[in-house]
Amino acid sequence: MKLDSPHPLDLTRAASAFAALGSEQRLSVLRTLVRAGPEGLSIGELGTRTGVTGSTLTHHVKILNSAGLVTQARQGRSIICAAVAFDEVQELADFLLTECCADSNATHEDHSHG
Amino acid sequence: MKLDSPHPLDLTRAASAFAALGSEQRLSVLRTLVRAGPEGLSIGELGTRTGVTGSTLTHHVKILNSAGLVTQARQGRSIICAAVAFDEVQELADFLLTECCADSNATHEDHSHG
DNA sequence: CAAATACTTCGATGGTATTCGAAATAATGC
DNA sequence: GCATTATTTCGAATACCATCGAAGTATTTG
Repeated sequence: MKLDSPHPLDLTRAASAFAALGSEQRLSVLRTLVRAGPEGLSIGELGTRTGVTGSTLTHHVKILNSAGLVTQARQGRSIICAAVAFDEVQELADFLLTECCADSNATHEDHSHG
Repeated sequence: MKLDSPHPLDLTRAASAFAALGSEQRLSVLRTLVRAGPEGLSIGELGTRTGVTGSTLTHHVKILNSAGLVTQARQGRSIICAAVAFDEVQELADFLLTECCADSNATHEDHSHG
């Protein structure tokens, strides 16, 4: 079933989420986190797996976090990162398919007729 | 079930497509084109509708074109732009849902693919 | 060819992103 | 408190992106 989101993506939010995904390194980080599952990974381990380390990784993770795609939580000396609940990503996919493919299979004759 | 795409998105292509979407103006341009349907719009008309004109619009359309999201074709004195066949966008959405939500859970049951 | 229209290229300018390394903060153990 | 480990902040260098306007190219018309 299709719920109406309480906060549908507007252009601004969508653009900023897409921008967060628009970096090969960040996409790689996100994918690594998703594959790591809900347990997440420490920044250090994430760096080891993606080849991005130190302040650069901090920077990218912060961007993914701001975009609502990744969470961070301290655990001991480490910061554990995890991909967010997937609603956010689902929403992005929906944005692509509805906003940008609105009439791919449903003919909506939108004549500005007035 | 899941079809194998003949040319699956790799990280590089996906990141560059997302980067193309990661601009409010470009997202707006793309949406305007999608809503205009397969007939497309001239650059001039596109400018009128989106508020982006001249060399700036040329620039953005070129980026969308490079990302494989928009086509351009000369028709008389005008250049007609149109959103691409939606496979490309569908693929992007799939990328989000499979690469980035591979093992999320059951929250997204089959959503699609006609 | 000249003029008009539609768009693009070029060059400059200002802004934002990426990356790095050194120093700073946070947590743990002695 | 001091050392160790883990991550972040800061500052600076560099690269990339967005925007503008003027000049250039392509197309149609006379």
